[in-house]
Amino acid sequence: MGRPPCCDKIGVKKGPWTPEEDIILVSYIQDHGPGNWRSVPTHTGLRRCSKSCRLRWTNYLRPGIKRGNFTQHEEKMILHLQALLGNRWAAIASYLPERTDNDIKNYWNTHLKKKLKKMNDSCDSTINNGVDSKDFSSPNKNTTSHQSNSSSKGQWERRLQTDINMAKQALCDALSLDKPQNPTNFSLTDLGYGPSSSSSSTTTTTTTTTRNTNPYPSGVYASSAENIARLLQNFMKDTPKTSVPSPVAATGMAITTAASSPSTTEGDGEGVDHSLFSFNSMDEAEEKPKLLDHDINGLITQGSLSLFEKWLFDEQSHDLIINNMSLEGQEVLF
DNA sequence: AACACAAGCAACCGCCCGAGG
DNA sequence: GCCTCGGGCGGTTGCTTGTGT
Repeated sequence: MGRPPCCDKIGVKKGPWTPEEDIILVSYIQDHGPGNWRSVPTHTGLRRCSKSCRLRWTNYLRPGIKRGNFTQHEEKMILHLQALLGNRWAAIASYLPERTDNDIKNYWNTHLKKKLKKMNDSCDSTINNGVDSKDFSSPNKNTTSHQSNSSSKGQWERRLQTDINMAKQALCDALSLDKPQNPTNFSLTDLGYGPSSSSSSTTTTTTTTTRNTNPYPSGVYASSAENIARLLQNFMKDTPKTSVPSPVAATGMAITTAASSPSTTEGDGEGVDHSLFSFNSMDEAEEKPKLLDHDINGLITQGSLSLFEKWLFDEQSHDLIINNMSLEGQEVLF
């Protein structure tokens, strides 16, 4: 007895989005900001389900999305967070602000799962003491499904809990000494939209600056230059011969920086100069805190994540946890 | 060169949850 | 308290692209 579909299926277009549709959607969101997706199809004339619009935005058009290969550090992060949070891809994605949950999910399913399975197989062959084969496809049902048995699971959980508690304590201490910035007082400059957009540190520190729920000041979305440029390039690629009437001009979208986007081809977003295109903060603002586990949430709601993040991002912590995740004594994956 | 198969990824589907009436 | 609705999430599908034969 499911709910009725979010929109009338009749006349709703499905399948891949066209560049024209992308531009319409981006233009609309530029003016109105994301949200109220229900109204997007009616206001834009897009024959798309509201969900489809939202997904297209969050997974592809949203500013600050990095595409292309995952770095080893990102892989580690995913492995670590997946072990910690299970298949809560949105929560995991909140710690990789340049990646979407869909990307991470796909990457997990296509790459990391295989790696883990391979690792598991080799482990089985070396240990070979009756360890059950693990189901890596549904770790969420048992968040610690990577554990070989209950004892190592318990050990791992205890150590993890200890680490969290230590981080919490340290954070509380730090907060009691140093008054954190008022999180509601961010300016656009703080978020990387201001004129002095030299905030090259957005990639690694955004989670601390995005706890506020920024209501998307108008004009911000015009700066989604990278993605807009990408779709425009695809658009031009798709229609290379004809002189395309500029849909950008038609929609009044100001993307003057798009042409200067240093890397606009599909898949090489890693070369993007994020000092020029630092949009991550805004996007995170809408998706961060509620997704996290209680302990993590506790840290977040206290207004700072720096210590926790330091712990989270710390390579040694990764190795420690991954080591403990893995069967005892097993080599770390990377 | 043509075909088959595998891998990668964008998009869809259905369920769940919180907000609001 | 119940119901409806919008939005979010994870799982899955199916198309596209790459690779091997």
